[in-house]
Amino acid sequence: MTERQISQAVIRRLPRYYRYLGELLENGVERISSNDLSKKMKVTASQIRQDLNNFGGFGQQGYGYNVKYLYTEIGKILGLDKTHNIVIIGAGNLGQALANYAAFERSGFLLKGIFDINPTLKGMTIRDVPIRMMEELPEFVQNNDIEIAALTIPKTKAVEVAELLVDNGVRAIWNFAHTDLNLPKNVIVENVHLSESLMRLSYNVNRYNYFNAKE
Amino acid sequence: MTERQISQAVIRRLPRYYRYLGELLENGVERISSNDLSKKMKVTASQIRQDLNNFGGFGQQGYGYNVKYLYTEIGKILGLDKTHNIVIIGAGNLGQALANYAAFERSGFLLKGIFDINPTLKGMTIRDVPIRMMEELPEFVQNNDIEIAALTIPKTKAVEVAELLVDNGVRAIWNFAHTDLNLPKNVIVENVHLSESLMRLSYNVNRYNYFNAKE
DNA sequence: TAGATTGTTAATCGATTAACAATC
DNA sequence: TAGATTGTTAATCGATTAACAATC
Repeated sequence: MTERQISQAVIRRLPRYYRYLGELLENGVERISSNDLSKKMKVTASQIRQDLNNFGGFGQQGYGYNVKYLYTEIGKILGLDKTHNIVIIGAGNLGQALANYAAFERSGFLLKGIFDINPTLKGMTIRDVPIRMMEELPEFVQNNDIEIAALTIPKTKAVEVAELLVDNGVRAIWNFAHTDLNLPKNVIVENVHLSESLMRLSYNVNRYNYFNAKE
Repeated sequence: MTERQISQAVIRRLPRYYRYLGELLENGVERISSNDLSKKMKVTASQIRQDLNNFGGFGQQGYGYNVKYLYTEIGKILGLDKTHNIVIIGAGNLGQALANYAAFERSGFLLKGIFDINPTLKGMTIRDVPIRMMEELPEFVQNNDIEIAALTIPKTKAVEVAELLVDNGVRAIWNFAHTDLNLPKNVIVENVHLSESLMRLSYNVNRYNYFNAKE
């Protein structure tokens, strides 16, 4: 089938729909209309219907959407019905925090390995996953069907390590390093630049000041 | 002065400009044209000029932009020329990782306190900042001119704690909890929903599969 | 001065919202 | 059937890109 091109704006919103539907499900809500959901989520009902219809007609006129069905379908769209093997590169504070975050497993992201260059970490385990040395990385990635790598290492090494990962078959990089990775188009890069997030926050706190200071 | 309304799309890009300009500065580059910068950053030169001109005419015809000047100005726009007192609520893995991340201090974000409900953490320090109990929070926030709070606690408590923070004068919440905070409009909320980020990555890895499975 | 490059207006493109016919 | 609500088309809005006069 020829793939329709879904805009990244829509994809940004999908996990949030998924979260709200999950909560409705937990609360035993069986059906919901785009209008009711729009009030909860503070987006327009029109946007909800447009977004969902990119993927199919999940609702029913006069009824709305079945919460459980829609939740499941969005889960499938997001690939959460499958498992994804993941490694973490960099066992510093952030890498360890991610490794300890057990909730990812529930969504099908299975932590298979943690890697670092620091020999004092060798053999240490986090949630039963041992920290390995970087020398083992290429073979490990090849032999364990690793799809996703979380990159929590300093930017100086990030580009080089990302290329190594891709060369050994990793298809997606969850990039926490403060740098852009210029990888082939078929490799997915999802950036989490915490410092940039904090700067946006700072901008919004400060926005009046700058203009006022100019007068 | 009446504040011009700058779109969030522009603000999203500012920290990235700042990062590239910082690198140019480190490399001793003195001036750069929008065209050269556009090639490095993979955005259009037109967008760069439009974005910057929201804030002022920082360039010079026939010359381009002075790297150091532009870097400094964007820093001011982002509020990085001032210090911001910050507290972290939740001394779990992620909270500790953020606390240990010293690079924020260089951008003017000063960690003043870490709070948790777990009494076994009481008195522990991270980078000389003691972990305090939640009971002390209101008074501490009021007396220490705390502007920003990073919220790294489970979603069940997040809404309630966010309101407590705002009631005691916090102006911005860096929200890592997996929930939306519905706070007054004058409070800045910057969300970092890691699980949603990972789902977007997963979508992009999987995007072909869903459509193909339907045939 | 001639060349380069900005600042800014105009054109295009894409995303959001509104409207409503289809239909459960 | 009548009422509700979707799916989808059309209208609007906003963001991006192109073009070029202004000017260093």
